[in-house]
Amino acid sequence: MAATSGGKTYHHGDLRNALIGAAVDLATEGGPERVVLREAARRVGVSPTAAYRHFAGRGELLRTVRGHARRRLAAAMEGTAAREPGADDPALAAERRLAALCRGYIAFALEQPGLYRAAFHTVRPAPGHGSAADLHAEESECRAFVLLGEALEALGRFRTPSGTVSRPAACAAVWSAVHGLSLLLLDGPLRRLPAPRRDAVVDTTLAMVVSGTRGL
Amino acid sequence: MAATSGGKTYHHGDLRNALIGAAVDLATEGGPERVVLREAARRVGVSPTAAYRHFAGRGELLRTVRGHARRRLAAAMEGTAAREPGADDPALAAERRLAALCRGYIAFALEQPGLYRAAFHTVRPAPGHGSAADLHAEESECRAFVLLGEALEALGRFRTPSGTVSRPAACAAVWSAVHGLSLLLLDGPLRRLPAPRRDAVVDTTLAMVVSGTRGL
DNA sequence: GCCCGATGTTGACCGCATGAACATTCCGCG
DNA sequence: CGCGGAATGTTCATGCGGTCAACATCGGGC
Repeated sequence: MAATSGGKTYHHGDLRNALIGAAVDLATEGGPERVVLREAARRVGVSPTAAYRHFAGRGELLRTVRGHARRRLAAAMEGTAAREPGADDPALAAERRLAALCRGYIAFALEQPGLYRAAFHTVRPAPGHGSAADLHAEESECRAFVLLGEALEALGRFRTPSGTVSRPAACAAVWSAVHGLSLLLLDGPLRRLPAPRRDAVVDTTLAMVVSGTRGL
Repeated sequence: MAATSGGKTYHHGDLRNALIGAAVDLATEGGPERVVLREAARRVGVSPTAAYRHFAGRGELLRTVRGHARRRLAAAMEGTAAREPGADDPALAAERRLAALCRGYIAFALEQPGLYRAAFHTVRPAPGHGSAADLHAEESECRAFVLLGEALEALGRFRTPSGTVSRPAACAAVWSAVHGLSLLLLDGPLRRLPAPRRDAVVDTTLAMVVSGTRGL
């Protein structure tokens, strides 16, 4: 029986994906805290514990949603960067691309606050569970980071009075700025900032990043 | 009866503060999610619902803890800045103070992850409750922000190719960087970074901030 | 000295995560 | 084709947490 057919069947046929979809919706609506097994099951029309046939528990569902959210974020960044006009000077083009990626990042956070929060929500396993290595591998999957890294690479200039700055470190610095800004605007004390001021803050932060990156 | 006397009495005498203390401990141990009314009551040796005589609910307790955490954060920043040697050049001194405040900020986040997370945890009221104005007033109380602002003021230079950058916006930019970095290192994908690399990332970010601020 | 209000306590209800035991269905093997 | 085990759902039960209402106790002002 196909999930697409209307008839109710004992076996859903695509429960896993249906649950993921519902969970993503929940995250979109209210962030990771709102991702609740029972509610997802309810929306899919299945009993509360059915999810355990497909996920180890709420944590795993949440991690799946997180992966989804991270992919959406990266896609948003690339979309914004793709719409950015190029430049003759390759250095200028690289700088523009970096700024565009950052703008895309922040725009995604502001437009999809729930998903954005889910993208970086840390799922704490009950103490004593889960192999650190497994988690680590999965953790690293964050294309947003890679995109920023590539843009910085293209920029290719990392000097400092005291020696050389590694590109990953520079990448982390840039990421820190956009991530922090996003959270402050979303959840933090800069929430409720009227839109024009908010844009000014974004512009200033981006200016700091670009200028600061120039100086590294 | 004093809270200090050993005898058990029906009335605690200082329940509110005792609960706050327990809640702060909980936040210190496991962040805002771990701040649980029942557990706080348990630790204080009181029935689960006693807290409702002093707090509207978990949300209010959490907000109280948040205020406490924010104060601790600001104190840590000031402490670090106070230990920073001055400089003859006032501009240099100002720059150093700014960097020191940022370092203090990040150090606090790394040393007190639970409290730090609690300091910026957003308590979502059930939809339809709470006057926005009240919350707003309380929201703004974040001395960390003020400290950064003052340091920037002392720096006193905000120019950009396209005009003038407001000091609050610059402040937000700096804050974004340190806040984002703290979260990435604490909870985010940069968790588990070995200490030396972590320090490198912190240094790089601070360099970006200082250099970037210079360029504003 | 008594009474009211502040402060705690009990008991109850609801939602959630999760595990165990049971039911239904699907599918490959004979 | 038919059957039996593996998948996949369901029901039942436990435990935790937030919160409300009704009841108990204490403390201080009259």
